Amino acid sequence: MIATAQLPVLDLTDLRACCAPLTGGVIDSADAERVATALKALAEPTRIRLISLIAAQPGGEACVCDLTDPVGLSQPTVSHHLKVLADAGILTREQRTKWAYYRLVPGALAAIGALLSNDPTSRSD
Amino acid sequence: MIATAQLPVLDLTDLRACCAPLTGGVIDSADAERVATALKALAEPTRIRLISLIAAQPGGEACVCDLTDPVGLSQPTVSHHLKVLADAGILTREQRTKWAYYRLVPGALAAIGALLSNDPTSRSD
DNA sequence: ATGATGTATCGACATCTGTCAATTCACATG
DNA sequence: CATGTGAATTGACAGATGTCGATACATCAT
Repeated sequence: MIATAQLPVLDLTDLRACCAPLTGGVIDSADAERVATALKALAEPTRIRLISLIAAQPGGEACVCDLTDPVGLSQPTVSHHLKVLADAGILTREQRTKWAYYRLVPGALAAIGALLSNDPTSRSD
Repeated sequence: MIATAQLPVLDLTDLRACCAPLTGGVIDSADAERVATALKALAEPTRIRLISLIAAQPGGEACVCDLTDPVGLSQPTVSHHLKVLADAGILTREQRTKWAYYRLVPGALAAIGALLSNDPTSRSD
């Protein structure tokens, strides 16, 4: 089968190296693109809910079947959002028997958050 | 003239109260929408560059004319992006004589970053 | 094998979004 | 008042995105 552009899963820690904090200097177009790509993965209400639902799950993991009802969307749509988050390096996917279990990548959210924290303009308060 | 939905500028500090960290509990649809709205404003490469350009400016402020050349886009497009960032509560706009000066809202980026930091999964390293 | 169940992919569609040219608005100055 | 300059708005358009139904794939049970 032709490879369907299997994204190699982004390493979000790279973003800290290049761009944290955003206000630390002028960011070139290529880095801005990478930062925006990471943020785009998060900038969707359903995906925000999915992240919080997975984190709240006992064991910190959830299968697709655990998530469709809470978010109130179809199974294909939920699978799509989970794929977006996994491709962005925010979630991992692990197939166990019939179920696909998703969990947060440790430190991934913090790496994105580090771009926005350590903000010089926040030292004034 | 009918009010053109003049957004009252979001207060990003509210997000800390409701949703930081994202992984602290299940987030309801309304809050997820607000979080996503804030992140959407940032999730665009040109806007990332505009933020870093403004922050790098001496005095921490810039007019539209300072920004069009560095980002290489038309004046209307730059104005559009600045409006998106201002409506999201990330930038302020101040008209002085003929020029409109934009600057970062102190702590705004940090407030968004706080949603993603303090992430329990990042304590393991 | 056959069937059942969980998940991913595909195709289609409506909506959203980034961009620009053209225009309008705001302000200052001759 | 007329003119020039900086910025915002409008209208249009191409491309991206969220959603679903239908379908294909994967794994288990019978």
